Amino acid sequence: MTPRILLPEHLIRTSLIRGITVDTPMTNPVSEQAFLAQYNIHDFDVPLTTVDMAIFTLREKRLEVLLVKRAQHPAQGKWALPGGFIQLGQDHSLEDAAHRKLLEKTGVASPYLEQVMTVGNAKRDPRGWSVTVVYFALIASDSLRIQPDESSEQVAWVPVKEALENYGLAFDHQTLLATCHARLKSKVLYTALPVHLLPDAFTLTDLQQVFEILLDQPVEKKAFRRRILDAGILEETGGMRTGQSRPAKLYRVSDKQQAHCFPRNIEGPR
Amino acid sequence: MTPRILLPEHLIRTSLIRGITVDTPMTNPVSEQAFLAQYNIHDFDVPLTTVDMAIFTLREKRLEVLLVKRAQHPAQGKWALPGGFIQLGQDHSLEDAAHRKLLEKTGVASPYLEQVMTVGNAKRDPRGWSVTVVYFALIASDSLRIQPDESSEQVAWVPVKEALENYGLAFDHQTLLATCHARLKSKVLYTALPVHLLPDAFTLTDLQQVFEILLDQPVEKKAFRRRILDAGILEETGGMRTGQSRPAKLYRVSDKQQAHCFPRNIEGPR
DNA sequence: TATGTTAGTGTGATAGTGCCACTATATTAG
DNA sequence: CTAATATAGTGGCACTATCACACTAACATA
Repeated sequence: MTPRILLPEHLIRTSLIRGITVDTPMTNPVSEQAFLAQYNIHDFDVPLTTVDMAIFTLREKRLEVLLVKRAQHPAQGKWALPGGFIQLGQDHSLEDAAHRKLLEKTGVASPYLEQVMTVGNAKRDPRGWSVTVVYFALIASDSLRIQPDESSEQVAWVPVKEALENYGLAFDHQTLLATCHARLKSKVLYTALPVHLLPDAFTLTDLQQVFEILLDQPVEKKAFRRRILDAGILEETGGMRTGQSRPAKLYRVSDKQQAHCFPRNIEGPR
Repeated sequence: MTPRILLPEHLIRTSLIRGITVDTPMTNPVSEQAFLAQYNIHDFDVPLTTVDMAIFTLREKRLEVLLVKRAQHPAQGKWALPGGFIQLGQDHSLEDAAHRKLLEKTGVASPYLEQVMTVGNAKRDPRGWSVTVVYFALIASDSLRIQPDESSEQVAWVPVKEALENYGLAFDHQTLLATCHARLKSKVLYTALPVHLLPDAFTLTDLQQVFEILLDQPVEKKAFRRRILDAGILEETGGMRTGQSRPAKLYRVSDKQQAHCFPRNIEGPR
């Protein structure tokens, strides 16, 4: 039952601070400056820390997620959520790291981005104790341009159902993806999150269809329109979309930062 | 504008894997075993990783949070949320680490524990790039026994309002606490979370009072009772609480793991 | 037995939703 | 030009969980 090579015992160092004696805590005579000068993070055992993302988009009336085929060990050749280490010199924050990953993979600069959870334990990565901070992003498929990564990894949009069922994702990424998907679906019940899967201008029918795809069940037209319009989160662009029939008003999100929460869940058919 | 001593430039190492050449990704000839044998986490720059907790309880009809006076640098002498490094050899997972912290500080073994968020950036800790995974816990005040920590830190229960306003918490802990508090308050609108702040057996009036404290506004009795009872998350213990007046039925939570979500928010007075 | 106090209920109003038939306005076929 | 088709958008009632508040119930104590 020790399937993986972990860090050898002798590499597990203590977490006590080397060279500093703490006699009576509150009268520690060492100044903070002196303390920090002596402090070296490499004296400690720290977990691996990564950022992973579930990047969702809508293509051909299906919810799809971006997967990456791992070019390197571990889990070489397996599909995985895009992600990787934080670049301490470059990323100012976790969100920075997530934005960077997203830009690298999709060319999208300002998506909807939400932190979902952080998973950390000794077993999830064969390299040792590892922590991953997981985000999900929503982007409009019209805004993305897949570009062959400089690391020339294989990248693909995969329907979420398939990714969960048939892709044998690396590490615990199936669980991570399932959690992201569950979070997305649950938020559809009481927010207007799906607007972020649409282009800047869209019709109410477009939006309703997105809800129906995400909820995987029909949504009643009138109730839906009332709910969305009364919330005051959209504004008319002034334009109309013409087609084979009566033209439809185009809307845009009035404040992309604002995340409206409805006081009730969508109930669905009774 | 460089107020703190950070890691000297020469300590910032590259994130490339030493001694392994990746020529064509998918035909990497090194086996996973060989890869892992060569892998040493100390070759990389990794952030500091900690777990911090907002441990809430109810004392004298106020919501209070556990604070710890820091015995060591950095931020020595300041009040902070309890937390600390993950013990890689001991904690199997982040939740383990959180449970350990909680047990150390309060003696409570099985509280309600929820991950709130993870904050990571280069500035929040003077020791360098750091990540903290933040949890909140709810415990019943009757179940806790504060024990002087072995590190003999000063520990105190502080009303949340005071902690946020007058305590000048260490690092970014004021923000962390504020976010935990906001999360708790928002979940009170659509869950029965406050049951975890009560002892095993309680009356509906007890529970209503907790809601009123957390929401900071009155709650209508009949509507509240129907809401809670119809949800089917409580069961009668069979016992009654007697007092100066009509005895009240005692209830317990029927399934502590189950987190019921109501289809509507508590609306409060109109 | 009366009174105070808290537990618990009966019942109508309110508001956001579901439901469904209806009208409105465009394109396209004849 | 007219009718058919198709989708956009509305009117209006039903439903349900809530709010509101007055009421009854049960116990302790004087």
